[in-house]
Amino acid sequence: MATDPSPRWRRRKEARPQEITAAALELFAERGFAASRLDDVAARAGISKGTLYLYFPNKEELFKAVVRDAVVATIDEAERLAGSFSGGSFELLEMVVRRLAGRIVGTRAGVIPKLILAEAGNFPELARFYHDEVARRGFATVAAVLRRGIERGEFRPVDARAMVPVIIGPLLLASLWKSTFEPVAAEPLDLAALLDTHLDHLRRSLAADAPKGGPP
Amino acid sequence: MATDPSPRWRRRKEARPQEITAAALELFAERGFAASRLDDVAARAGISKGTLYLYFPNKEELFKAVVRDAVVATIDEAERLAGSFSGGSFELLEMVVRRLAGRIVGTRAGVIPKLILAEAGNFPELARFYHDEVARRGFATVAAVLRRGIERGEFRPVDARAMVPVIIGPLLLASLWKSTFEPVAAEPLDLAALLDTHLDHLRRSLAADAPKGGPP
Amino acid sequence: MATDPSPRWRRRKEARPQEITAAALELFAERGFAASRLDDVAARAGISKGTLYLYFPNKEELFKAVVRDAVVATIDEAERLAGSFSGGSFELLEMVVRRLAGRIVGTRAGVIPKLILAEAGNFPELARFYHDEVARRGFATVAAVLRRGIERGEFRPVDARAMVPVIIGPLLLASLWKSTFEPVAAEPLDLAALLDTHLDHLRRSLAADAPKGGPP
Amino acid sequence: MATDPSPRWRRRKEARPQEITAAALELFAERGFAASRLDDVAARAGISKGTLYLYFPNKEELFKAVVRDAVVATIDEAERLAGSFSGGSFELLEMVVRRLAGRIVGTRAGVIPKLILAEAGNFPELARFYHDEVARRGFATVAAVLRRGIERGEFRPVDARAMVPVIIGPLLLASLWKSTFEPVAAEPLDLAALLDTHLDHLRRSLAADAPKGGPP
DNA sequence: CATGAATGAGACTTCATTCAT
DNA sequence: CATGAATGAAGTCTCATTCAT
Repeated sequence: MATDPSPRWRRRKEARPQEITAAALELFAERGFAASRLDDVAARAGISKGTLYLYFPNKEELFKAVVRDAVVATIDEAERLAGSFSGGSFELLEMVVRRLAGRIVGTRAGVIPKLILAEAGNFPELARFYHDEVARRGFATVAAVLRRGIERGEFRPVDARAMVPVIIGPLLLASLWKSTFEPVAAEPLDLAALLDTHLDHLRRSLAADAPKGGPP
Repeated sequence: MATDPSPRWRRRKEARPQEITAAALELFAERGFAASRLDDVAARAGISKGTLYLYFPNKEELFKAVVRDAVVATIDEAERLAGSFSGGSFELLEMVVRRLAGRIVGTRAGVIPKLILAEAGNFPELARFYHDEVARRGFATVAAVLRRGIERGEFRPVDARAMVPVIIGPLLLASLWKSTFEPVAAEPLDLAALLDTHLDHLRRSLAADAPKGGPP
Repeated sequence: MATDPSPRWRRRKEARPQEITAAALELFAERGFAASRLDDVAARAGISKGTLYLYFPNKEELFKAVVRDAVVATIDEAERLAGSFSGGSFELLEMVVRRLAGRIVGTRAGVIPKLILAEAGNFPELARFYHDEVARRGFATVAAVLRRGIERGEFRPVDARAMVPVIIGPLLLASLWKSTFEPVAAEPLDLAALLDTHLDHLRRSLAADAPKGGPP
Repeated sequence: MATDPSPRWRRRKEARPQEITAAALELFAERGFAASRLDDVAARAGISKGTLYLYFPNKEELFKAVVRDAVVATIDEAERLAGSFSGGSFELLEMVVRRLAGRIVGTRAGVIPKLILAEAGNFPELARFYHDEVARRGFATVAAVLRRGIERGEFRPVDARAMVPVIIGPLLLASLWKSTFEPVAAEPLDLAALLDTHLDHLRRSLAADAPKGGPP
């Protein structure tokens, strides 16, 4: 510590990659991957174009780093949360859903799914990475919550695997709608009402004692 | 008749535009708009690069034509169907959902939403068109079905506007999952189970006499 | 006459080449040779693009035909006029100058010199043709008028060869100015005043008894 | 020092634009603007195609820069010269004419007028620029010289405005002739004789005491 | 470490020319 | 004769990547 001659510089150096991926994430969110020029990424990160290449070997690797940076923390946290919760299963489900909604809509990382969708065809390896590390783990986490509720008698027996997309789909739609249509003048989607409605819907349907809704 | 003596340009001028948009749709679906080269579109359509420009003034207009061709018929049909149905509201809702699922997953036009999402930032005008002519109309149609059910006493009172994304979201997720992850080796998503689960879930929750499932 | 089944068609056929060169001349005048598309030439001539090639083997030959059509008559006439005139030499000179001015400014063929200048580098053969058939013959005609005046004692002895550009230069400048700058809002050049001044200038200077003006 | 170890991009950024405009001027002079390929401009400037675009946003702007570079200095100098001269008006006029002739014929910038003429239809903005900054200012300068001579009693009263094209026209013709016809084998135009004849002609005609030329 | 000038492959687009009808 | 759909070479311009400083 005493011998370090320039501590500010050192910290700067280590912070660089994340400054760059943050800048890249902004641009990718606005224009998509292909239409984002590295010139602009560099400018937004406050560095020169050449410096980019000191940290990332090419545009594709930068893309992967952007995704990793934005996503890994979130999914780790979600798994930890679900694993350590000790309350009622519906409270747990609601917490997971609301937290996921908050991530998707409230943070810049919300555009990541959109980027993945858009570029999966061109970067299969990235699509696989995202599937394995994010999508599948996220789905598994929600499925685990459902199974926990069933085992504890809080939820009726339900096909957990098939139910997961039903739970996550509306959140995904909200995220995509917001980033796609709201910039072009569409009326905003009311996320709070959507969440309330979605959770109410789930509560009614999953309740262990819910009668089969059909006709008499 | 036995052997066509002049294969060169026997095809009528009128057929060409759709041959081209069909070829373009395939390519855009595989690689996205930006990464699709007009050379390849032309090759897949069986024409030369220059011929493209006899029918579409530039790449962007071709994109718009692809979207219009693939989408307009579908949405018209859905509106007609919903307007003329005379049976029970849940049967109508199920029909709409299953038909939408069939479109999204079973036909090539299923990638259109993905394309729109990916390029909305670069083509705001197209995003607006899709929002106005497809997304909003589709949402309105589903909302109308819900209101019909409520009015007829078949569904409990529900916030129709907020419920629509809950109904459509899972279908969108299924579509995106299939086109994004299945090509990279992910296990296939079981659409039939998803639909059954989704519809069962809706039936239970929407039933007019369903008790509020919450805790005591 | 009786046996000719379609006399209008026949006349049409023979008129075609000139209809085409006329249309081409208009376009070349507006945009220059390189920027004029054969599509537009055909459209302005009221024919299809393919038909152009029935009359001219390629764009360059069309260009040559345009020049020939527009120019040959004029130069023939000028030579005849100068050769057959029997009045005073200054009247002859004035007549030649005014007639040349009329051609250059008053008719569409006035842009020909400009076209030649612009494209000489790309079509040396055409430049040579124009030089041989138009420029040199025109210059020779004016020089002959000057020599006639000198021989008849009407003009002082003057280097006829060197004097010709002095006579023609102002007319050329007027022509180029009008076609170049007047379309972009420049104040119009007063051609009548220019001609009067130019001819007055020539009259004073060429007069056989004019004293040498300068100081010793 | 003996052998330069790094020939790659030693040249300073500041020198580049002029190296490029110089190369472009050469090519434009040879082939005209439309027929000059940027590849060739780059090659002649000793750089790559892409480097062009670091300095000029497109071909048209390069063209404008070529014109500005070649022309602005000249016209400034001419105005200064005419404004500060203190000798006889005819000497001043002769100096202006000879200097203009030297520019037009002796330097590469002599092709600029030809380029402007050729492309005015396609680049009206450039035509206006040249008109405002070069043609009109040049004409005004010559007119001022004439008015100076008239005011000082050295020239007869003459319509200065109408006289200017009479003075400049022959120089323009000489310039265009040389660049247009001499490369295609025409006999060279004798510029020295032309200038002597032109100036002698002007001296005789403008002299204050010159009698009105013709005999009764 | 950092820079930014330079590169060149490759994209979109134009248009003179051809040729089956 | 006339058409106009089709072609493909060639042009302008972009941008990820390199490398001398």
